Amino acid sequence: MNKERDDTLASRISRVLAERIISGVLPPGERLRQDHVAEEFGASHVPVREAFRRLEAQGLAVSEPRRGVRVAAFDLKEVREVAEMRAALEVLALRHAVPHLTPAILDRAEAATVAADSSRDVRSWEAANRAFHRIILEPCSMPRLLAAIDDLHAASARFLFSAWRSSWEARTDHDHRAILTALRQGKGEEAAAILERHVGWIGKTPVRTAAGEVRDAFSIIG
Amino acid sequence: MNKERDDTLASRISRVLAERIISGVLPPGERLRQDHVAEEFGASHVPVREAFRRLEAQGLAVSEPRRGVRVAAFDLKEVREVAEMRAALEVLALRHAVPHLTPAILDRAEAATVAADSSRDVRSWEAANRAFHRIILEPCSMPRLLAAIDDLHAASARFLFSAWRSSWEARTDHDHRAILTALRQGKGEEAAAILERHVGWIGKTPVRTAAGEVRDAFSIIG
DNA sequence: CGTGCGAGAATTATAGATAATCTGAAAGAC
DNA sequence: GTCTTTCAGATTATCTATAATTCTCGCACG
Repeated sequence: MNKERDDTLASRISRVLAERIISGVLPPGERLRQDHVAEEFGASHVPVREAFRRLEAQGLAVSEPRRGVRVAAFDLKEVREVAEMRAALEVLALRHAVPHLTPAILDRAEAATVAADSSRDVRSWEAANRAFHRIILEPCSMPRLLAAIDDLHAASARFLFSAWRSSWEARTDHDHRAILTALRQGKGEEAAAILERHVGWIGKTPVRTAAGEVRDAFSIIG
Repeated sequence: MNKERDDTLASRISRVLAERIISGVLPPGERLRQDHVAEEFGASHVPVREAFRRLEAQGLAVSEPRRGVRVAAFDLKEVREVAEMRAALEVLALRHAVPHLTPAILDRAEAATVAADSSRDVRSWEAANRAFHRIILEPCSMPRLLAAIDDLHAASARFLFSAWRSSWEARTDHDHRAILTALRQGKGEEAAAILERHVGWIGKTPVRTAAGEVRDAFSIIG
């Protein structure tokens, strides 16, 4: 009855709030009042405060001493920052993961890509996209690095959801497929290069590509 | 009278504990009992718990639900992980900082290097070394990135202090000087390359260099 | 020698007290 | 008349005190 016995009330609250912040239910700048949150969860304010601390560490909330906690704001500049951090860290993770990648793992990654391409809404696309990245990076076995990447993915998703208010249309992620192809051929460095460009694109302002075509809006996927 | 009006008891406790963990006063695996800590600071356990959450987010402590929190253990594998993350992120930060570097900033960085070279003990060497990195990276103006790097520096310092129990001897940091020289000549990419190698060395096991000499112990500086 | 019970200790949570901040209106200065 | 300052009331964050689960560990018992 008691949910998972193996996690604390504070961590459950922080997960729910994180989910709301990322999905945009709680907009940037919104105040998080501990008593209200506590009441909603039928808890007291102590675990709520602990949840706030975790959100703060994840960069999802900002706290001014004695003035309360607010949902963190973000601008294009921070989106770029997160994108470049992701690019740098995911490349690092992939390089370490490559020696441990098996055909079975790559098959799972391909399944995630297929799921992403056939998604009917942003939420499921984001989940599948995140799964793809997780699957190919996890074998690096670097917990601290993976945790950092997870937090960055949360920030990315937040931006994605905020920008993509309209309907979602299915699309094929050529980058993901190119990464998988390179990995299957043992071309680790080539895969890393594609990944770096793929992730680094997020938030880029309109730019003329080598082929001469112009991207009409900044990219919000990766 | 009330110290800084602009910080909370919890954050003060977390700073003190972080300092103790990094310096090794609190050894890896040591239990952190909230009641004891609370008593020491003349506080109750609530701010202590919040401090624990922050330490957890910084990777300095690990918490098992309902079983308490311990000072995080670390092995050579994690040292390498931190070193590579630092290398990746510091290179990124430096690339963005380069356009904003001024002669005045480089002079301050050089002063930090001089201070490091003339340090009589590990503590002051570490502080000066950290200052050097901070000074040349700060102009990137990427707060999230800089915060991440700070946490990684804390982890690095922890390893340094744990490995270097013996006396400290002054040494000249040629890498730092080479980085400064490159930056003064406007060779940003060269500086980045040196920085990457410099930081990435930390925790490397004995290896034969191109010149044929053998490093007798893994490197613990950077 | 392994298993289960029970006392003690520690973590987690609640409720209440304290102190700081914000709001808004009234009093005073220019 | 407008702007600034000041002060009460209400709201909220922060911390203390206390209660209730949960875990640990020693020791008896099968």
